[in-house]
Amino acid sequence: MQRTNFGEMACSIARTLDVIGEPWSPLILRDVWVGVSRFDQLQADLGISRKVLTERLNHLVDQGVLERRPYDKRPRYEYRLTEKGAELVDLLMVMVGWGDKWLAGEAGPPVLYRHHACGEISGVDLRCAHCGEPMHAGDVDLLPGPGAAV
Amino acid sequence: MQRTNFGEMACSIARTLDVIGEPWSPLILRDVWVGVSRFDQLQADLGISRKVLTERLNHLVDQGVLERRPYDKRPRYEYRLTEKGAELVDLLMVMVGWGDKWLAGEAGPPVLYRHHACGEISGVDLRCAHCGEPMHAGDVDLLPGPGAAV
DNA sequence: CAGGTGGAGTTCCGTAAGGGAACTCCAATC
DNA sequence: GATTGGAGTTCCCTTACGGAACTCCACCTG
Repeated sequence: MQRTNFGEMACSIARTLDVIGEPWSPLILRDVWVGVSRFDQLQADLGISRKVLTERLNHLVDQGVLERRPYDKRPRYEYRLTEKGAELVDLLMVMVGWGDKWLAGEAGPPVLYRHHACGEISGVDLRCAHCGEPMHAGDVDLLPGPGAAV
Repeated sequence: MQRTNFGEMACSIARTLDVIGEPWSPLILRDVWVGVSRFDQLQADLGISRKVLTERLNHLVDQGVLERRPYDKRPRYEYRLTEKGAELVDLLMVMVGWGDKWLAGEAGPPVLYRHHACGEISGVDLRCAHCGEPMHAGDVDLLPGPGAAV
């Protein structure tokens, strides 16, 4: 498919897609997040082909999102989220929020989130890191930044 | 590639990926968000093949994320975000936040966001919709919801 | 009014990526 | 010495992407 290389674009969305934009990658992160962390477990849980799973795991490890660590004296490995990877879970939680709202239908959300701080079933909300007010699509102006393309 | 159908899975992440998980789709949404909204503009800006752009636009329209509307008496069309689509921009903003932090490097972020409410250059922050405290990967417990698979 | 223009796709071919099943490798255990 | 089980590899087949050329059609333009 000689797929276009998003990593070279001067766009943080494209660069992020270069790390986790390939098919299955976000689902692999989800599984590792919730504790499905070994090759055969991932393969069985996702129904992904073993070949593609190998490629994705290698790429995620190369990108520093997952780490591969032995869990036995035998050559057995599991995958863990790095700090870089754990922060991608924010992205997953926002996806969940959108999917729950727009796609869950009658049945309601498949998974609920209980927030440690307040103990309530809740979801994420996007706020301005500076003033704490809501921050959504229409609430910002875009300006060229220091890393903008010429 | 007979790609696996994510839409059938009992997971809001997989379902969301079914809508915007294909290659290019998030970048198309980004472009439409910032005002690049016509076929040839999108094709030129992204460098995407026209065939794939057609497929992606049709899918996004089918999913109710974009709408295709004429802008001339001639058969000329542009694509706009629906409300459903505009809420996906939250996802893009979180991607930008992660990419800016982990991938922008020396040059710094390509784009800056000025928040209307406070006028400051800022970014998004994830908060609990219930109590307003930060909500990240380690701050939640997962529980089965009403739409959980049997 | 014949010919040109420009937007919006379609069509076609070559290549690369995903699916899936079978196969390999290797340390422990029976 | 044979078996098991985790962790990948290899191979073939099919589908999807990239890219360029082609079509269609409502207007301009002379």
